Amino acid sequence: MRYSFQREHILQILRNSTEHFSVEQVHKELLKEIPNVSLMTVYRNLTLLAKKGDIIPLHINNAVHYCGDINPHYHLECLNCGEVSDFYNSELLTKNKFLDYNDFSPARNGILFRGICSDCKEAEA
Amino acid sequence: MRYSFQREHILQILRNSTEHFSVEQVHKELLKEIPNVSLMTVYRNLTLLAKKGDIIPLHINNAVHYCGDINPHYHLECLNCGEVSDFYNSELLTKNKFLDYNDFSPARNGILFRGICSDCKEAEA
DNA sequence: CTATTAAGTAATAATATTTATCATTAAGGA
DNA sequence: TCCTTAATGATAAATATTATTACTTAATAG
Repeated sequence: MRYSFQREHILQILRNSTEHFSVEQVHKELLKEIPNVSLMTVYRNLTLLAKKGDIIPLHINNAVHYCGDINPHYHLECLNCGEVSDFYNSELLTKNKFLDYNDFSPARNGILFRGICSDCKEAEA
Repeated sequence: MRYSFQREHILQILRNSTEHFSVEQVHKELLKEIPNVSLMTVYRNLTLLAKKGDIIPLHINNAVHYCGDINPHYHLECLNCGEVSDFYNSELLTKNKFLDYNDFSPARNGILFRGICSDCKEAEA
């Protein structure tokens, strides 16, 4: 994999934010730094970075968003509204460390819990 | 939520299979039983069933697929090829039972582990 | 057992998201 | 510096999902 100016900037945009940007949002940010960068380049590099494990892909309302936070954490996804929030839990790492995933190699921050968020629960009640 | 013939059949299609069908695939199966059912109906009901927690939505290569297996299990998703496989592990349930999810209510089968599958690891080597 | 009414459906159209193609550009080693 | 090839940009195309609206049907009450 050859160095690319564009890819480096894309990674930095995600690293410097705690938000979960969509592809469009990353593109919009990137345009501020690289005037005529194409959307295709953003798609290509985000996919590559996710496969490398440098960023975490999240599905929010049928569109991919990316998390660039390198601190050990997980995600909580609401099945009702689609919102994804960060979930910091140091216990979890040690708890699941020695699970047998039968030849599957879990990513460091790759655990996603899905359920109903507090906002949606309140709205129902 | 009112009873619907179409929704009942959609649920049964997923219950009677161990596969993770896409919306198109569910629609195709449903057409065998209900000749001119619309794709929109399939989308609407799958979304509803997923929100109720009766089926599990999975993202496979940028399209939603659904799992109708009611046995307690989780999923392993490959960040490289996108394949999602079932993960049966009774330990896990008890291990994470008392985690504090800060007001988030995890679904029974809602844990997804993301990483690299054995096939993709072999292919690299 | 009808009549009511509100949720659900079918058909179509529109939108959003992602991928493919290909000529051009630019890393990075020889 | 030159050469090879990965990476890009621009455009087009495919795919997936959502919106709209008139019609149908399940639940409810008279």
